[in-house]
Amino acid sequence: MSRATLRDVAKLAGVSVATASKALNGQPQVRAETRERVVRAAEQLSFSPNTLAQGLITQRSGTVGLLTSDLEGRFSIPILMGAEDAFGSDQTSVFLCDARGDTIREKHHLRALLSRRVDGLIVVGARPDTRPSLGDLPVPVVYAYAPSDDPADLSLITDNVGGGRTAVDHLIRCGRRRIAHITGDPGYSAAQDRARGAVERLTEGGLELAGGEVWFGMWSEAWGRGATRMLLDRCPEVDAIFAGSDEIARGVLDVLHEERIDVPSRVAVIGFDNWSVLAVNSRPPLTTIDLNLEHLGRIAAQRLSAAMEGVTGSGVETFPVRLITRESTAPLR
Amino acid sequence: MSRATLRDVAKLAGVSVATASKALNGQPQVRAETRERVVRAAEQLSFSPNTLAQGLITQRSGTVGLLTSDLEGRFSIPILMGAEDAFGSDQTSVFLCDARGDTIREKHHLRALLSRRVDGLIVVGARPDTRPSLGDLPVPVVYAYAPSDDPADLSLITDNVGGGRTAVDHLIRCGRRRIAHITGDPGYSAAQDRARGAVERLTEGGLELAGGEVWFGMWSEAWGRGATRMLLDRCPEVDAIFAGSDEIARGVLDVLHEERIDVPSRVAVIGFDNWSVLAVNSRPPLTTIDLNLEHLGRIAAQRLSAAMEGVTGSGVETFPVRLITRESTAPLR
DNA sequence: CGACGGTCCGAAAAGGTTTTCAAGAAGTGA
DNA sequence: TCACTTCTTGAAAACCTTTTCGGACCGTCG
Repeated sequence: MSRATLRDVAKLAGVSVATASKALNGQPQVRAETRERVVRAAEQLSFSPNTLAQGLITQRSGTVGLLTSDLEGRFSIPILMGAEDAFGSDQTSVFLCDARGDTIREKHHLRALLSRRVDGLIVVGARPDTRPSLGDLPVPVVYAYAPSDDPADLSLITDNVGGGRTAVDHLIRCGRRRIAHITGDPGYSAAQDRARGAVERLTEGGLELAGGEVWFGMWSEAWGRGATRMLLDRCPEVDAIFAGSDEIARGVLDVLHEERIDVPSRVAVIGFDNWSVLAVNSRPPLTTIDLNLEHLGRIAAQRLSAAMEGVTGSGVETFPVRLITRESTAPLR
Repeated sequence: MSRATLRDVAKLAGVSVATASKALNGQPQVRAETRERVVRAAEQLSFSPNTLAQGLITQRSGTVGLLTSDLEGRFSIPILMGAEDAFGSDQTSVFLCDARGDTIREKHHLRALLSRRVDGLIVVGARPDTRPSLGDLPVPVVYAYAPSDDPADLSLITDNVGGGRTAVDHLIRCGRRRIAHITGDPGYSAAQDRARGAVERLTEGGLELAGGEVWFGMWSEAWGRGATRMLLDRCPEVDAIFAGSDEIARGVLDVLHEERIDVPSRVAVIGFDNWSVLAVNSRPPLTTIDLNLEHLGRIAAQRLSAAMEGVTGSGVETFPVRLITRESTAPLR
């Protein structure tokens, strides 16, 4: 199967390339009968227009780049899917490039993307901390998940403070009063922000953290287990644990189970991330906070489209997270 | 920041576009001094060649498509990374398109890819079962992970039979003799193949399956737990369990732990997939089988490059998996 | 019957690059 | 001095499509 060009189509239909082009693109100045003939010729040759040539002339490649540093693709993939959805079938495709946290690889990919004349760029960080701006580029850029350090750029991020707040709010509504928070690496703004939101909501409810402080540590099940043991030691009357990630939550559940402490009747547990392989399969299934990354991806695509039309934005926009209720939390009887 | 064309560079360097092109592309027929001048001009204008125009003329877009149906990206991502590695910086980028298991979306993406004039296509299935061929396309295609049903296509798959064999071999070398196999949905060839490999190796060692049969079920932790309970009931003297996936293995470990059966001293457990969030964080860390998907991606890229040069292959090639030893298996004292 | 307006079509330019080929300059040997 | 290479360079064609603009044709009106 080889490739037919517009010229071949035109010849077969007995018209000029110009008319063929107009016929295929729905331009009005072509007789219905002629158009019909061209369309049939195109089908017969299974003609598919050369996007490169189109791009050359329209100065639009119909392509955007998605530059990520998140190797496992845990955050990038939902964002990618959201973006693809938003661009829809309206002839823009997404180039995914993974820099794997390597600055020089990022530069390399950036050059490749630019020389492919992408119409825009979505930059996704590996963690929600501020990242260096790419600077002044010939195409619009939107930063997603991790904000740019340049306020002139447009950044779209998830609301981690709100997430912490939502988690604790849910626990309070379940009637819990002695709520602890075990979370990951304090060097992550995600950890700090979630903790801050949690404490804010507790304070509003006139409550204090069970255990007296936030238990920072690592983003791992092992830390979840260790911290839970220490917590139970120091504060055995705890009735809810807010874990900073689903991984940590798994560790928490594990120790609770081991200690024959029932979840959720005695202690409620809530996670963060809605990483389904962890959250759905746990015992019991984990109530958690979903970052709504697909939505973030859709918005990023929309903002990018807008910027491509000339209406550019800047600053940091924050998007709400979503509570996913499963069985690891329930009202206290 | 706008875009300089080769014309601008040529003008600034005081040469024709033809010479500028040759200078930048390392063609020999240009004086060193002239080349130097052109290169400096290009740098000064931060010129980056328009790949679309290049592709138009060379009939090479420097682009390959990676068409996947694996939404979570669990298999696609390592394959993508391997492919990117293999193509290296030699100016080919990878377009990732996720059809999400939807045939019409697949068709759509295929058309988009083709009209973007990709030089080749890697098709990644969501599961290792045979999938329908894309048929005769104007570019070379290699199927990875899931083989095409057309033997004229080239398919690259992982060796699930060998994987089952390797897992059981390892357990036997650890001195285990009463080995059970709990695995997922029997409708998956992956489940069948791994089981077959396991049984083959057992037979060679003069052994039979503990529990009398393969425990087929689902690819979930819950099934891992349920099956383990039944297994312990029916065959309490079991000394090793080969789980068909890391998820199932997690369920197995969970019940073993609950029953105070020590791993690995009394029962050894081996998983499958090396899905690190599950395997590394488990208690104890899980010995498992790695599918070597990055390698598969690299090979796919190489085969595709070869096919683009005209040396095309066909048939199904099988690639070996790799044993990852962690702490859930150990020699019997 | 001539002018005019509308409809449909095609020639040609444009977009940015690579490549071929010819031409000019400079050097070599006779 | 002439014929002939060898080095450099540039003009132009090519890749495929879109778009502009002018031309051909037909019917209508005065």
